[in-house]
Amino acid sequence: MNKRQKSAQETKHKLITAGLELLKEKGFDAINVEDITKKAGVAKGTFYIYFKRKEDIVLDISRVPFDKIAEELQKMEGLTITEKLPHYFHRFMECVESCGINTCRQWTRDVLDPNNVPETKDGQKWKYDFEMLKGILEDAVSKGELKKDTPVELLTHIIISELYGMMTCWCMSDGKFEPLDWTDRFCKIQIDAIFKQYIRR
Amino acid sequence: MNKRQKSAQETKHKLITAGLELLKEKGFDAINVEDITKKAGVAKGTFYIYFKRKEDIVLDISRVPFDKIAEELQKMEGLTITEKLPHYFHRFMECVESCGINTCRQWTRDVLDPNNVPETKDGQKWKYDFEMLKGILEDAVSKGELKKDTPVELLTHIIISELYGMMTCWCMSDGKFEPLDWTDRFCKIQIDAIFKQYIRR
DNA sequence: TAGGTCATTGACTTTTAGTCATAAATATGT
DNA sequence: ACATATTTATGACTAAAAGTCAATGACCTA
Repeated sequence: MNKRQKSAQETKHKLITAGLELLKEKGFDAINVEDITKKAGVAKGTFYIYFKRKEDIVLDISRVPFDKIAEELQKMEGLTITEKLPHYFHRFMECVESCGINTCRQWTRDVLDPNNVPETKDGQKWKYDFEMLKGILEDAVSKGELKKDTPVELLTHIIISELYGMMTCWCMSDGKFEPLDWTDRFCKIQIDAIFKQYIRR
Repeated sequence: MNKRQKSAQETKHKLITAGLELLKEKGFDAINVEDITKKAGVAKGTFYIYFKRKEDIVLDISRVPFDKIAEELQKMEGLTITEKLPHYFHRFMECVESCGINTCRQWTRDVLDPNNVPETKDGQKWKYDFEMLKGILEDAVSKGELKKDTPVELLTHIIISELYGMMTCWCMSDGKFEPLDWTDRFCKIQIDAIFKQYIRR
């Protein structure tokens, strides 16, 4: 990597860091592009070199932690599906908590609308999550852990729905309850239920 | 009601109708206040007599159908909690579908942030939904249908989480799947699971 | 070292949310 | 019936912020 590429990478990183801090602090609607660039120590125009629109930075802000846990999930060996998922849910909500409520609000807003997201492969993040989870389920089917007739697509949708439901619910309540305690109790009730009838014993 | 009040009501109604049509068609970010007022046949300033901010109209657009089903739920007599809720979920998703995906997107966005909502009692809509659902559960406990040690608050949060999760998931997928079919299958799996351990047999 | 490339800049344009003085219509009191 | 108060409606205006772009200079390559 030459000096230029390195400097470009640094600039983008400065913008993401500044963006995350401000997002946590004030929420997306309360900050403007100039706030971010000032905090990052660059000019306003620079922002638009790295992000097509103001909203696009949110994706980059949240991508790192969420990608990490997706990777973790895929690497978990020797665990059953009903062991893997509560762990994933827990880690997901850890990310949610560490990104802060305002970041999650904006993230959910972006995720709600596939058209409202840049056309890069990163923009398809939730589809990636979907495919990743679907893969985990298909894997469980092929290992014989789940029955052959398991409706994989449906269950994946349900799991995605549970994840975003938890996050939305936490945001709605303005972060009033402990997300991790709650998630764990939630999982205890839900995960087994989802898979109960499809597990081969 | 005198002539003035009647005309004011009509004007507000015209704005809500125009707003709903445009919201369904294009989505919240793609329309501006002048689009709405033009379609309603009034001046731009008129909008701000009835709504403090652009976002506030979404609440009024969705309030009518959702209030109706909340009322229905409270009136259902002689049904158990595990019969009432699937019906409510189904009706909820019917509303979601009839309001259109773009309206739901914006509605979810508003609901995500309690601070981003007018200070009227209507603004507390989701809290109202929460209290209403909680009441239904408490009722089931007092009738002896659910055990005395049922964690009512937790279950209410889970139900709210399921509702918004379903809606979010549907919006994310850009309305690709049939929300009603899906909801019914979803309910079949989830509702019994949620209550299973708390039901007195 | 020359000529091309690319990251950076910040003044500028454009868009749109939200305001407010003014006017018109309606209600109320005498 | 008239005068005065109140409410609804208007649209030109202001303010704020998103997004653009021609100019600049640092860096790369041959």
